[in-house]
Amino acid sequence: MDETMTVGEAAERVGLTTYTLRWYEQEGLVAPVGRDSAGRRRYTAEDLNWLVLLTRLRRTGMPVRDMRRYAELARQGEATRAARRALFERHRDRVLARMAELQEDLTVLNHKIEMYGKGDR
Amino acid sequence: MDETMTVGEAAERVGLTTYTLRWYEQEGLVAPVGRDSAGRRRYTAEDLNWLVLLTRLRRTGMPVRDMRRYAELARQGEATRAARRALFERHRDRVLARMAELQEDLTVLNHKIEMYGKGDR
DNA sequence: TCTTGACTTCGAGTGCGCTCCAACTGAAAG
DNA sequence: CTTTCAGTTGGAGCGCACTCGAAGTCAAGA
Repeated sequence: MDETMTVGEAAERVGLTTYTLRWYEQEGLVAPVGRDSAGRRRYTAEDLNWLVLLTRLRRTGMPVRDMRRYAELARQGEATRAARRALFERHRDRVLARMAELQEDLTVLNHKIEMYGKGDR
Repeated sequence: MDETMTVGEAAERVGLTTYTLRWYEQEGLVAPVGRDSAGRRRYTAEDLNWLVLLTRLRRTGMPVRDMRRYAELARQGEATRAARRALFERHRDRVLARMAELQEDLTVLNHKIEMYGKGDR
């Protein structure tokens, strides 16, 4: 029962492609992943958790540039705790702003649909 | 009191650049805009309204491809009313799904921030 | 042993949505 | 009349986030 997995398994579990996983590593979004004797990546559960977090940051619109910055901070350990917290807070505020905007646009969309409704149903 | 405006004014009012406005026209997202005697675009209030709607569709993540499709339908008049309504409804559903996802990711983000909170404030 | 298939690296290519440049034109202010 | 300035066109270029191709390696199953 080896707890690590290949890039293929990892990709499937986090919903990214193997291409993207390797690219994330290359871009420094993920710390260098451990290798087996043949030089193949072995992802640990921790690696997986990190990737899942990354996918959430991506989905909420964080640019890769900022994710890299966050990864760098994380690799520097405890000293950057406050900075990482601040980064998350700024991001959360952007997400909240985005949701508010979305909410408003949605309202307009709904009005538009209502208007179409008059006269065809 | 001419009710029309130049590309520059229009751009400023809708929050897009003149480049983008011309590109939208070229891409068929906007019907050919009227010209003055010197061949310069003159945007009417209706043109403006259309552009505002487009910016909302864009902001809510509608691909340019779909906006073009919508513009084509709109230009074909009443016959496409139902199709346009359907297009809006599909889009609204996608926006709703997106907001739900965002909501969930936001929750995780907040948990993360709380964790950072422990031990540094 | 042979084949299959998932992995490796490196670099090139793709799709999207703009964004800008070059060369030019015309109207209006000084 | 000259300068300035906003506009015109066509086409090239850009930033982002992947995505893929080529050529090769390695381990495991038939």
